[in-house]
Amino acid sequence: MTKSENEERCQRILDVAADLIVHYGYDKTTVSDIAREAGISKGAIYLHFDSKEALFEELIIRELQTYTEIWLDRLEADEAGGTMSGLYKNSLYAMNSRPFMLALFRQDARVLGNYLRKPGNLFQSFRQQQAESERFVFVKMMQEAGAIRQDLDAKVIAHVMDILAYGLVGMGDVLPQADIPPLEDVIEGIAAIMDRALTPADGGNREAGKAIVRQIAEEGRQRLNAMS
Amino acid sequence: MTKSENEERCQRILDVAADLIVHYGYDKTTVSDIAREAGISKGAIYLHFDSKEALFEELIIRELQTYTEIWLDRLEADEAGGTMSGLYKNSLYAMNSRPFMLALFRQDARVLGNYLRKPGNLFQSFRQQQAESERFVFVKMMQEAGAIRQDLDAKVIAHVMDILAYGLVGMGDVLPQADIPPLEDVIEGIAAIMDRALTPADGGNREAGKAIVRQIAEEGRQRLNAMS
DNA sequence: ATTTGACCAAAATTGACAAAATGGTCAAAC
DNA sequence: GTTTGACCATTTTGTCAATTTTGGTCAAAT
Repeated sequence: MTKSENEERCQRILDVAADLIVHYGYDKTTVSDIAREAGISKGAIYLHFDSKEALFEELIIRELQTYTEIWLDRLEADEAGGTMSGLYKNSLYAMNSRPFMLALFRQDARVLGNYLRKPGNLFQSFRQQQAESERFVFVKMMQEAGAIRQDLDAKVIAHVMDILAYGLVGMGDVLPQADIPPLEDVIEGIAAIMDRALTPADGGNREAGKAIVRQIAEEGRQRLNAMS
Repeated sequence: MTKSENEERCQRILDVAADLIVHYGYDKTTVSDIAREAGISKGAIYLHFDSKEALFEELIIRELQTYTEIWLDRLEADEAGGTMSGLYKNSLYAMNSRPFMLALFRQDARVLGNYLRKPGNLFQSFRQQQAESERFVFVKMMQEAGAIRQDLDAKVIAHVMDILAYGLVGMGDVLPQADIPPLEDVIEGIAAIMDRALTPADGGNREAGKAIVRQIAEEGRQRLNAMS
């Protein structure tokens, strides 16, 4: 088997696993299920992954990568991607296009199941290293460059952005679907609101803002490579 | 026993029940627990309430009333209470001052326990009658009066406000407390952001806006009375 | 006229055990 | 060199009776 064939199958296993786990959850998805759905034997799974847990963690890593890729791709394709709300908006779109990513972001106990209880799992690791919020750094930089208003605390702005992302994702559990406007409308609305609230009266330093967005995107790209 | 003594004790039972239920949840809080904590016998509980379930439902009703009262009181005391963000902000403060209200809003399964599974419970009733969102009507009126910008869909604005309230309340489960700015800062930030995003360029029709806020507050007051 | 707490039926919990399912391995087949 | 699927040790799930707890009642005490 060539290297690329091997890689391809590895991806198919992860694809199948993602589908099954999103639907049935980590606990109810057995290795045999994954093998059957991928059209190979159970033993073959263990040629690619050390354990069910390791498979799941690779799936998480890959999902973070895929999410980041989609986000960056959207950012490049979006002519308004150079703004702060463009960056934010496209991250929301990217996240909402991936059901498993949504489950990760929500730390959905139904999907993640027992994995959450395992000591030293990826969520605990993330939580430990990510002491300084991603978004906070970005907001701070934008403020210092004069690209967004400076009369609100950067930590608060960043946290409100987190709240919006979290609420956007979690609201479906509480409200009947019929009462929720189309996803695109809501994301565009959120972006418009944040744009208006944070753009300085004089329009702000747009070029400096774009430079920072580029830098953040570049860091995202590097983090993406570092993960592999 | 005078009528007022009776009423007073009834309130104490509900106070105690709220504390215990917020802490231990509906299932793990027994009627005996409530009686002991309230300093009366178990039988006495049943002189005031038909059943544990009835007690719980009265507690929910009272909590909604108390929340509304706090909200309206804050609104009156707030010199900027006549604005749209003032109305919103004070509802967030009111809600966050009541732990049991937070559990209700989140429909916290750990606190509400088995009650959620009971057919015909209050949540199902609420959901049925509250087809049109409270906030949507308010936003729509404000737009029609020219008190807030009209270039965003009222349903979307209302939903973003819901998202913010939901995210504000639910974020604590996902983020370590240390990474969350003080509640007051966040609420003030949210209010400032919504204010800036929704105030028309010319400042808008402030008087009409205040009239609508008064009307909404008045409706809240009537709903409050209707509940008793 | 109130309030109580012993009391009861119904429901929930526990523990010991059996049965089934699962993650993981490896000799045999390809 | 790959892949498989029967196989095994462990974990999970299911069962069921014994025990405890719980919501609710009511005759007796206050």
